[in-house]
Amino acid sequence: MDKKNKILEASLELFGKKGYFETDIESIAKRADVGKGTIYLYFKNKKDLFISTINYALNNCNEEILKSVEKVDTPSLKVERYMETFFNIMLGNVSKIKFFTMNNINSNNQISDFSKNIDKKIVIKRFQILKDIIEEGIEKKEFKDFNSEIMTMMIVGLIHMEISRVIFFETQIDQKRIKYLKDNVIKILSKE
Amino acid sequence: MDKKNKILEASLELFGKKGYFETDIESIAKRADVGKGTIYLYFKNKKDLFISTINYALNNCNEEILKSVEKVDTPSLKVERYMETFFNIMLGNVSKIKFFTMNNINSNNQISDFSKNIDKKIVIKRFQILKDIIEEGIEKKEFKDFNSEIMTMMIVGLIHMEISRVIFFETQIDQKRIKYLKDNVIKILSKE
Amino acid sequence: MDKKNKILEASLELFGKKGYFETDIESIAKRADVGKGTIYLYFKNKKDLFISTINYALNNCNEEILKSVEKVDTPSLKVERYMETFFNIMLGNVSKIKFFTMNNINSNNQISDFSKNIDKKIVIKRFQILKDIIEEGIEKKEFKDFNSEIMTMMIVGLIHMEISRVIFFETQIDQKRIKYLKDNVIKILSKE
Amino acid sequence: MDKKNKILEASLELFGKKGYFETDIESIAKRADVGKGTIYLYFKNKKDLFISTINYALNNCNEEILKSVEKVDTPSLKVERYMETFFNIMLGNVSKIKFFTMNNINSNNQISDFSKNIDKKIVIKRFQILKDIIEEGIEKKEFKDFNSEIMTMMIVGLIHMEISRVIFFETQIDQKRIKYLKDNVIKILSKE
DNA sequence: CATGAATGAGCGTTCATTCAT
DNA sequence: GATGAATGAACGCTCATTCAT
Repeated sequence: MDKKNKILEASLELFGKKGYFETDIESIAKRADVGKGTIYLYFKNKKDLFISTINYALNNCNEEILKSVEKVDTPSLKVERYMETFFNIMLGNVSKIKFFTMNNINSNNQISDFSKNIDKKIVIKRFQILKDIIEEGIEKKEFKDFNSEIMTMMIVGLIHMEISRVIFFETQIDQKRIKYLKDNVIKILSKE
Repeated sequence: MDKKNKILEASLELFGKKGYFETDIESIAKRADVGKGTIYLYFKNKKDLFISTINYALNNCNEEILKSVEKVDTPSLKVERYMETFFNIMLGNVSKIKFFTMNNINSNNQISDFSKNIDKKIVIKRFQILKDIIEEGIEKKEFKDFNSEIMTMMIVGLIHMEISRVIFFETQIDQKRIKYLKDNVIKILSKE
Repeated sequence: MDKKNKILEASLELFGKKGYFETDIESIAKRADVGKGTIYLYFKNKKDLFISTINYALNNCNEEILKSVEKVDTPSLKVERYMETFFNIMLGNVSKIKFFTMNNINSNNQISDFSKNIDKKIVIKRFQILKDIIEEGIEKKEFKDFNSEIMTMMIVGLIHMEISRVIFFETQIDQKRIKYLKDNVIKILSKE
Repeated sequence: MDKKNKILEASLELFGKKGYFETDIESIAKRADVGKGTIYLYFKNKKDLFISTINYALNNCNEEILKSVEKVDTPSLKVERYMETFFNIMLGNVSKIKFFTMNNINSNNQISDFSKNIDKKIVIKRFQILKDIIEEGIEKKEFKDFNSEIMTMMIVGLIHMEISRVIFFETQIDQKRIKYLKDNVIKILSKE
């Protein structure tokens, strides 16, 4: 792995675990096993590194989700896979949780600064994947004819709420709970 | 207004606008028109002030929502009022937006520290208000028999997604958009 | 006891225990059971209070020593009483220790400021009491004909060294140790 | 001179002149001609710097005294050299005075904290040098058979008293005064 | 390319002092 | 006289960024 990627992986872990402001460059350098100055060879400054890290993480996640949903056929199964993969990425890699809630971004007066630099296409893509599935389900008469945009936002919103709940109440999210969430979403979506 | 409340209002505005780490005590003091030292007469330290501010904001919001939904009769209208009030609080007071997304809380490695001190009852209350409405609607056969917990999380999640969208894409949220969201939620909930 | 004396007693205890800079006006006010503002009715500022406290303490000490040495007849017994009383004041009132070592005074760039205001006569008096005793002993041929000024400084110096030793090494000073010190001083002073 | 030593020298001067609490890190940095942050590369915090400075100063002083007493032969001359060097270090370097009186240490409620960290061996060494000389003098029948521990404390105590006197009364200490003190001490010590 | 020693702006917090009651 | 709420100057320490090697 080249130095740039080592830095991104270290950033992902540390920004994810401790947030933007409580992560310092020195600890990223140490974790990535490079010199502090080296980071500034690949990234303009801390903010640039942060944004790059988010894009890197979101991209990885989208790819994983896409690969997962492609393995099944029906829209229902695809929705289940979408939710499942989303949760599992988080279960397996706590450090990534934060990036999917946009928390770090907002807790900053340079919202627009950050927003301008985060690749909007990647975020949109994450929604689009689910929206496409839902529209396919509606077309195939497998899902009720709900507004697909709204339904997408509600499902992604549900996932975010669940993550917030887990963090906030310090509970656990297990496979049983994931199944419970999936089943109810499918029930809401499905005709009959 | 006494000094303590002036400080809380200033904190609400600044923490809301700029987040925990980029808001400094001095600017809160200036905005509240009190001395920097005065803040420390009423709050133990910055974190204590932050947590107090969140509790203060969430409480205010819950009260406003409750008052609003009590004015109408049917569950459908109540859901609409809930969403509407939620959005309007934010439209009218951008500074409060952040607190409802828990963003500030998470962007910190002391998540549990903060979480422990935020009055969980207030957060739960916000969900409970909507859950009660939905269960009333189901009982009265006005709403479909969906899982009320999941449906609550999905609707609150939808609101959060919309707020994130507005912040992230720097768009506007107007009454037309709010109506669009409400109508679609009601359509999803309603029998027939 | 009037308020001024209550404040002086509280100051003596706290300045003695914690030193000038780590003692705050608020805690003195609390200990003296008066309002913080009240202190400023009787003393111009913190420094003035400190100096007044030192003078108060040194005066008390001189009086106690004088009373004690007057009770015995021979110079040897008087020297013993001087040393003994000095140590016992400290044993019985740890808080006073500091003032006799001038420590607090020196740890300040306003040495001269402080020095100018501490009643030099009181400090001189403390030495003079012992010097008079030694000169009496020499005159009465009880003591060797050493320089009385030097011998006085050496004995007071010995006491200070012992106090420093006790504080620094956190040991105890007991009656046996005091007897040991006295006996050796008398041996040094005495003819035969 | 490397940065660490430049910082120690600046600390020695400023802590010595103004005491622990009235010396601020910024002024040490300025005097040492380094950045404020640089100090924290070499010392954990202000207290650590202070303790390191004391140990540094005491060590230097011990070495200077040792070198000086070794140049002469008889115990009497060695005692004179000890006193002389002690005073001259202070005459030539006012800033060091304070450290030899332990003043700074005591003016703090964290006495034990500080005491624990100051190298006791260095302080003991300073006494031991003189005690060894006195015992040598006694053995060689040059000095009276006084208790060497007490005599050591009295002579070091005398030096401290003289220093305190100089600081307190803002007088001068000149070679004539030093000779006067030495002569009288030798007279007290000597047989015949 | 890579490093890490050096920097100094910036911030949370304390506390002596004031003054309206 | 007596009070204590209010103030803001001052200081220890952190950390993003630079630059000589």
